[in-house]
Amino acid sequence: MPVIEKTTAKQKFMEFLTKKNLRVTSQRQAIIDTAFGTDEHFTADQLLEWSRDRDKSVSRATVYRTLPLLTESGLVREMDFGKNYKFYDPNYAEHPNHNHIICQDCEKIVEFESEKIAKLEDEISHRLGFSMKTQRLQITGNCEELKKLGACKKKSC
Amino acid sequence: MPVIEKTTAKQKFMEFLTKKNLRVTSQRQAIIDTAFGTDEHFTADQLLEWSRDRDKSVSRATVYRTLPLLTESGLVREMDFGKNYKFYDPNYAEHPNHNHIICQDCEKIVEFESEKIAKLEDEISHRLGFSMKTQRLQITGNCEELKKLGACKKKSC
DNA sequence: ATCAATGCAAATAATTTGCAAAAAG
DNA sequence: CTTTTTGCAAATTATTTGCATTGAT
Repeated sequence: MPVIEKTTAKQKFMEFLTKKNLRVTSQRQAIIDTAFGTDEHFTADQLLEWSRDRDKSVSRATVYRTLPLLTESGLVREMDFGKNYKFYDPNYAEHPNHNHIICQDCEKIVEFESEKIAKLEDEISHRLGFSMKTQRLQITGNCEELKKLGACKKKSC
Repeated sequence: MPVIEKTTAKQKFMEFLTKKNLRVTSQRQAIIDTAFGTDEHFTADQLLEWSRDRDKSVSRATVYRTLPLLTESGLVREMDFGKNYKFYDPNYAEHPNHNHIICQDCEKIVEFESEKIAKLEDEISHRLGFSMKTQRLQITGNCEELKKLGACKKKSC
């Protein structure tokens, strides 16, 4: 994905901080650079580790205190894939209606968008008396390699 | 919903236990009766409390050891609504493709099914190289009462 | 009898928080 | 300077687990 978009997400978050009279500390800088410097979903623990590569002084507490700000800004989305820890998705601002399909075995995650599904969701919500705000759709399945071989090699299918 | 279906779900689980050479203890009985005696989603904590109304000897450990059996049997589904604890849905066997819409404010949950969405999910999965196994779709929104009044009364909208 | 299942209490593990010191504005 | 933010370590909370005992088959 083009770097320009990521720069924008970072800038948007800076504006979000300023608007809320929150300070741009070096630790927050490192965390923001990390979060918006990847396309991947990450965990709090990974965000800490990678942020520390940029700034040794980043602590676990600060990561956990920054994550709610990231999600509150709407630029990062908290995801639950049934683990006992959460994942965070930094591609949310650009693709607010994207969905996930996860291989049951190798845990490969693919993102996709569907206009048709989004439209149906909106219709159904109205019919049930709700106005839709957000949606999350997760499909689990087996990827092709798994189907052919009976089991897929972790990290490779 | 008709009582007959619930009896069936309970019986299916008993068969599941027997097939796996697992024993039908009085504690498991109480937990099973509770789980399949409600239409509501419940938490581990609620399952413990309600099961204890039937059998004082049910312990928290046994509830936590029984829940994986319930989900493994396919009769109960683990749900994540973004809280730090999980919900369990006992209506899964009868409606394996049902979805949830949750009011952001009062946390009212409505279930629904959609053939069209299910079909689209299956198509997209194939196109992406997966064979679909399960899906979960959660929509969050505001319910009518909220829209009209600006805020909905908890438990009542 | 045998071996799975239980309750209890201690252990985990992710996340949260109180507080005194450090740093942004 | 003032107020926010930080790191640290202790606290919290849902869930898991070791172990001696109980109970289903």
